[in-house]
Amino acid sequence: MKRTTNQRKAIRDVFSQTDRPLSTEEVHAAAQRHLPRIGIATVYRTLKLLLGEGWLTAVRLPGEPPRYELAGKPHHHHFHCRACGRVYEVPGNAELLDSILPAGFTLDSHDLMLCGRCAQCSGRPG
Amino acid sequence: MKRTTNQRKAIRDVFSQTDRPLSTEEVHAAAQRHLPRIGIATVYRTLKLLLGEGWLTAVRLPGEPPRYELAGKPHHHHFHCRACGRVYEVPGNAELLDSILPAGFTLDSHDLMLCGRCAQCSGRPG
DNA sequence: ACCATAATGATAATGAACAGCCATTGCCTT
DNA sequence: AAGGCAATGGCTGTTCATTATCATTATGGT
Repeated sequence: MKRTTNQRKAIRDVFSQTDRPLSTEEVHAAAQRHLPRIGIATVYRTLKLLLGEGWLTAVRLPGEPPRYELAGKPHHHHFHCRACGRVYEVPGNAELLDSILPAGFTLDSHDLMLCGRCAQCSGRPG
Repeated sequence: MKRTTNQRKAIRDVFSQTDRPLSTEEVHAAAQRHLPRIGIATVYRTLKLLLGEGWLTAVRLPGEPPRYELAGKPHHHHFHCRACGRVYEVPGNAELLDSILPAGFTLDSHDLMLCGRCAQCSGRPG
């Protein structure tokens, strides 16, 4: 039987109140602001749970642990800031890639990851 | 002093004779065809060396170890076959993303990863 | 050819992300 | 309100890619 706990509510709230994909650690830190004793194991378990019920989707990026965001959003791409490490959403045109696929290949999905500095970090040194 | 060994020559040959990014294991297997006693540690060391001198570039993909390819190739994207795990090159139109960047963001690089089944695996079950 | 030493290869050690364990907590049905 | 049991939290264990270690091999300047 699935139960509604304060920890799970807190983690759902974190995602409802943000507009960018969050890593496990970011979720943990954000949830701890409301539930200081929440453990990292619970965050891992709850993220897996929310993935399983299709409430979250994973945003996987190379060489880093996955981020998670609310499922069902309109098509968009992601921008990874190499200064602060945060991942942002950017609007996406989805029809760009139909023509470039070699013969015989079957396309399931695609992922466009942009890399640079976000507005907040563009003005800073480093 | 840097020495030219048979192992390093073999690894360079592997990349000169292929047209898709190779994982460490793929490089090891290919090099072993000519040098059966080559160790995986040497492959790791040599890949790092060739990266350092700019002869190779890394192709990083989410949740998997990086692939490597010859540096200096014309702009292209990558296709990851979810059946056989191989990564292929696909021709790239580079001007796809000029318009979609939010104000204040600085773009350093981008990476378009396509995911599906390659020509070889498209006909097979699974 | 000689030999200092760079490079190799087998294996142990590391590091990071995540899962398992288990005593304790607290949700929810009755 | 009470207790069965799902869920939690602190921890250890696992997994996997990669790196360190070290005795041995082999390259290249002399």
